[in-house]
Amino acid sequence: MNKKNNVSIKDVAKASGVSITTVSRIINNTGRFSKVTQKKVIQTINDLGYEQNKLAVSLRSNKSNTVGIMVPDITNEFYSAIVKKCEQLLFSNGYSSIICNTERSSEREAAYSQVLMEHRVDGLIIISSAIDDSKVIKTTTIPTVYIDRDPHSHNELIVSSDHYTGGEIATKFILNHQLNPFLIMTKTKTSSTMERVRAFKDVLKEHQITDIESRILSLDLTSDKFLETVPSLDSYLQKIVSLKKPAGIFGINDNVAYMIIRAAQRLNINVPKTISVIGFDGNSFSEISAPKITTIVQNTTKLAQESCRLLLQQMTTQDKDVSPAIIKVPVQLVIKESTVH
Amino acid sequence: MNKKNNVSIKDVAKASGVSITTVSRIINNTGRFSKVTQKKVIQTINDLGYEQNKLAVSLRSNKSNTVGIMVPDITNEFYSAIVKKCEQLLFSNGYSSIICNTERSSEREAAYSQVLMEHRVDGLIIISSAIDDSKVIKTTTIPTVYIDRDPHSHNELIVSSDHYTGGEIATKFILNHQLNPFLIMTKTKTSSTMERVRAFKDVLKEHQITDIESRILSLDLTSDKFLETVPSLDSYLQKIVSLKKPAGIFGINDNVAYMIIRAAQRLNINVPKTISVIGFDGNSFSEISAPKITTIVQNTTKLAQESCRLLLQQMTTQDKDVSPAIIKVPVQLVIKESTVH
DNA sequence: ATGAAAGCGCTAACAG
DNA sequence: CTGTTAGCGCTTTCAT
Repeated sequence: MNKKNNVSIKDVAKASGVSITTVSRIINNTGRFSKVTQKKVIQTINDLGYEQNKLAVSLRSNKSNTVGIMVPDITNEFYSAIVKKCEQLLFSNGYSSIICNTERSSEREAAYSQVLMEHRVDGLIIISSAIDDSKVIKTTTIPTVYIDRDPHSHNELIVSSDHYTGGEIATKFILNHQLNPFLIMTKTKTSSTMERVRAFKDVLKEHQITDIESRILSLDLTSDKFLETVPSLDSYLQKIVSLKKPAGIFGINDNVAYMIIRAAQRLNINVPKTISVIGFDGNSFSEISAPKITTIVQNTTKLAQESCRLLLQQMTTQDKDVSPAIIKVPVQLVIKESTVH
Repeated sequence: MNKKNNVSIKDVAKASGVSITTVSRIINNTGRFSKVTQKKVIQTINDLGYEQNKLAVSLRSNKSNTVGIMVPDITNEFYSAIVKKCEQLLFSNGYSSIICNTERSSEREAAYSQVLMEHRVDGLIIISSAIDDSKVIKTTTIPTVYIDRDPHSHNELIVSSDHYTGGEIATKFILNHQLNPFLIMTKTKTSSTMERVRAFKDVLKEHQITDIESRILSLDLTSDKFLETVPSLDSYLQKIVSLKKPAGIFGINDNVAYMIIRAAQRLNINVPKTISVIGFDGNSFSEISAPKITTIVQNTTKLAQESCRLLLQQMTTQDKDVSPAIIKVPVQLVIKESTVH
């Protein structure tokens, strides 16, 4: 029972009384065989339960039909949605995916990187790497696409949501509704969130608003505690309410937006009448929350599609006419219940 | 750039003036070489940037150091938690994981199964398969562990939470608090939920409660709509409230429990004063909800650990002293805010 | 302590 | 239309 199916092409050849080559041709349908031998061989393949050994094919062809996907945390809804879609797309193109959960640790990334190279993966999708000037990955020269990577490095293929435009949309929404604009963010600075913040500031500047820094609250949270009460948040909200002007708070992501709403409810502040809240991401928090959260939705499907398209293109092109690029995937404002209408 | 690292053991041998065999021995540290040659060879390995080709090793040794993980939906929190942990454990034991998102479709399972066999995976973890009397998997004879599989099949290794005991605990909790017991479930009958229901019924019987069937509401939901208003739920809750006795509702899982709480809030029914709600799973719904949901928590870490332990054991044992078994992983009642104290 | 050679399963010239 | 042969990169006898 504990044994692998070890029928080889040789066995098939012998059993059907033809040469190995002929069997190979029939398996790969590369022509140069007669209908009758084909039938005969296919018959014995079924009889013997032969299964092609991709390991041997890969070794011979120097192509593993395997890609590595590095992801910080697969239990994170945003990442898992991307991974799922990528895996799907790659599979339908004949590739199997090796998933690597890096936890944003450089050591783990390095270890995985090593293993993936040894397995001779044909390509790599790296989601939101911890590595900046990564020697680890840099030395490898296989086709690679980054998702949500800080583009300070040069000739790479990077796919990410258009965080800046998303930030603009959110901020303009607030301003267009005559709301007093605020931004609440977390201390962890990833390139994606910083883009959103930059947009917020830019739009405010355009509207001649000067006290920008005082309109930004930066929360110190670890991912575990984001649901807990944060005193600084409470007092900040109370300050905002005391201004007696309906406020529009841009939560840097849906989790933060959710937190703001919960805090407001605790403090008996009406959402959306007294404060409107707008999030970013479009994850299940925006859906689960009561009221549901108006948010800037990232298109995970599109992110995956673009990434896979670029990767497949690279993997199938021997010549290097695949020039480095940064692809911005559009985001979308979805209005729900947490903002004034 | 688009080329793989193609330094082979042969190149290393040539460059360091020894035989291939010696290099192999040094790489695998199988002895029979001198300190000096070792040093020399390791030096050239580094110089040339040699990386062992696992494809060739696998072909030669008939062992791929790769396992397949079949999962219905990786964006599902419960599954992704298990997958993450499994991947971790397997990686630290030298195995790479190929993730297969089956969507519970038999066709996809079959397709994946085929590919995994071709890749000569050393083992398989199958989470909650769609397949019952699967020929697909059955024909394969590689080490396999099932998670949450209906155990109507015989000589298999199955790991699952102790759903029955969990159901008992929940129901007894309700009864012990003198609450009027009800169960709200979904129409989709998986073996795990049916165990919970069975426990509910058994405990009620033990307590001489006769009108059991009328105490069970079966909701017809697809996964997309579970957050929507369900009229039948509303009227059922109102009926329960009209009985003027504090009720204890066992939601078949946290999503259902969450739905119940939302519905209650809509109907101005106090949770937990008028109705207590207890869920099952321990996913983020139980944490996000206000009030937080008292629930029976499944131990995903343990589920993963047991599965990997069994799989690794099978993979490393040539002799078949690994007898089929059904491992029940204990669940735990975690009391939060949705039940009377 | 080291090496030559066979072979894992397969594909691809090349030769009929 | 079919077969012979070499070789992908590696491990493993079997010699020396």
